[in-house]
Amino acid sequence: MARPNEEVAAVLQEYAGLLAITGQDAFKARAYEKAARAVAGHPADIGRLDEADLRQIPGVGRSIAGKITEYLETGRIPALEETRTQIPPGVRELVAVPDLGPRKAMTLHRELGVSSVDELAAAARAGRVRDLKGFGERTEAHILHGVELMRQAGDRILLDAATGIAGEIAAALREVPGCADCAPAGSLRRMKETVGDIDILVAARDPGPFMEALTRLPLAAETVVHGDKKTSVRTSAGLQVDLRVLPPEAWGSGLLYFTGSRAHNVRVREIAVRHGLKLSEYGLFDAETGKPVASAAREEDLYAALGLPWIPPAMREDRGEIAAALRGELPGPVTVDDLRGDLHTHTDLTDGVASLEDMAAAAARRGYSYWAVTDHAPGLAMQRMTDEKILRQREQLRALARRHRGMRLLHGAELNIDEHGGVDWPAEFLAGFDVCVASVHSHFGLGRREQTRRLVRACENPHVHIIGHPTTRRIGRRPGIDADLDEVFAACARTGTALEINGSPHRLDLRDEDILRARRYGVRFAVDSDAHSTAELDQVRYGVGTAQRGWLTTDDVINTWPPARLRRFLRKDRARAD
DNA sequence: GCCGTTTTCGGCCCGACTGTTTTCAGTCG
Repeated sequence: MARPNEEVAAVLQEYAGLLAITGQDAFKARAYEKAARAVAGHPADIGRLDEADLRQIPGVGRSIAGKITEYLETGRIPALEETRTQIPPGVRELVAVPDLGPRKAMTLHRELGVSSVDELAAAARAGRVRDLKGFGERTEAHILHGVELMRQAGDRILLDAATGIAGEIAAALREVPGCADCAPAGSLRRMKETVGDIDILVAARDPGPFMEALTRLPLAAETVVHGDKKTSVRTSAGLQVDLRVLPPEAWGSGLLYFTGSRAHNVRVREIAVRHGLKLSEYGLFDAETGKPVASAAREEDLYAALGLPWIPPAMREDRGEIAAALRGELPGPVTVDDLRGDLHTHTDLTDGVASLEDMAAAAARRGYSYWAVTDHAPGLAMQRMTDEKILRQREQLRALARRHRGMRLLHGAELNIDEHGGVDWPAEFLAGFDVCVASVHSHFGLGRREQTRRLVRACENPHVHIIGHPTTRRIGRRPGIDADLDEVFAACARTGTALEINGSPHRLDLRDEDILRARRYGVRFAVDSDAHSTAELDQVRYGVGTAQRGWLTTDDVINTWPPARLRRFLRKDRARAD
């Protein structure tokens, strides 16, 4: 059973959203939001905490602790259910449209009866939105554009959500007697940034019990297909889950086939055809006789039978991986185990939910050789950072270092790149940090030349080591800024500035195609979690998946390097001597 | 609704930007 923290956080978040829409005390809504974040990021399983323990979580007081207990015991919160009856479910979805907040969503519902994103799009297209008080033609156009953005992400879900659901299903299916193996395949296994449906593969003699088990899972709201070879269900959120069961001797060929991508499979099958063979999900066969020519139990053996090394799933996109493999030049991509540290994390000094001590301890538990805390700099006004606060944190960190002999504690900051490419602090002050990440958090609408210029200038700053989430896109919410990335890549290579691969599943920035391009310039990368809680340190797995999709090796990724080599890189001017 | 080496009441996450306004509401990071 998964930790209930996420489920409770979602319920609190929903309540916060409803309170905001109903126009109640904004501070109350914010209090629930804060509690939701704290619960999601709380290291302990809240299902094991009593009310007094719950109140120890920052942001959780008497009222919220009571509601959490109520929910854990009965699965319900009457106050929430009461509020739900006032707002149709579709209205809450409206705030997912960029530029639409709770107030406008409520106005649209009250004045036009809009209660879903589809109805909103229809009203905007019909020109009925522009006449509302506080709205206008431009707002109407923004709304349509926002809906379009959401549609582009389509019904696809983010990698972390897909990973969670697939993990839950796989765990349940592994409990079914006769299960020899079970794993997610498809775009999830390839670590694509979003996942359209979930493919699960099982190795077993008798498919029946697995098909049955899938349809009986609590999250299976509806059965779409129920057969011997394949069963599909849909979750209440509309996500389709496909289950295939194959005999154990076809596990490898099944995994290969259902992992895809389709384009990669076509290429592999072409090679088989050239060898007079036929590759399917059931194995590798002689095209003439139909006799199996290789063991199909493992992917490795099938690739080998075709003269290929095993190709990591994240690289199976028909982007030249097969040609590279045939030449013996396929890079061995970076793995989570290769990471020796994390260079972008936050604490509760700014918008994180865990203390410096807890974050350091969690990083140490991951076995890191080094770890950087990089809280927000003063330019992001809402975080209220000051020189005094960051210097006090530095002292705390230095003191804490005595408790972490095996892990080097680096003091850093996440600077804000202003519209001209400047950052928050002057050089003398920046020189006091061990590592500086610089990120864009404002002025998303500048023109291409200005955006390029500010990023290049940030690279040229000798105290900026890493450009954080370089395009600043939010998947399904906001496109990246319009900059000439090639010029930025060249500047990074020239100045010895690393580009971040931000592991937050909402960002995954840089994205895979841009990484492939950037590495040709000789750019180095940092795969970071951007964790705002101890649990989020694990987000590096999605960053690593993205790095693999960009063919990066340990040599490309600075936080796989031993401390001495990293230290040389952080002395920026001498980085190219490496 | 939460929280307290300035407070058990009165603060809380501030400032910029956008579009719709004619002084400001709403949204975002």
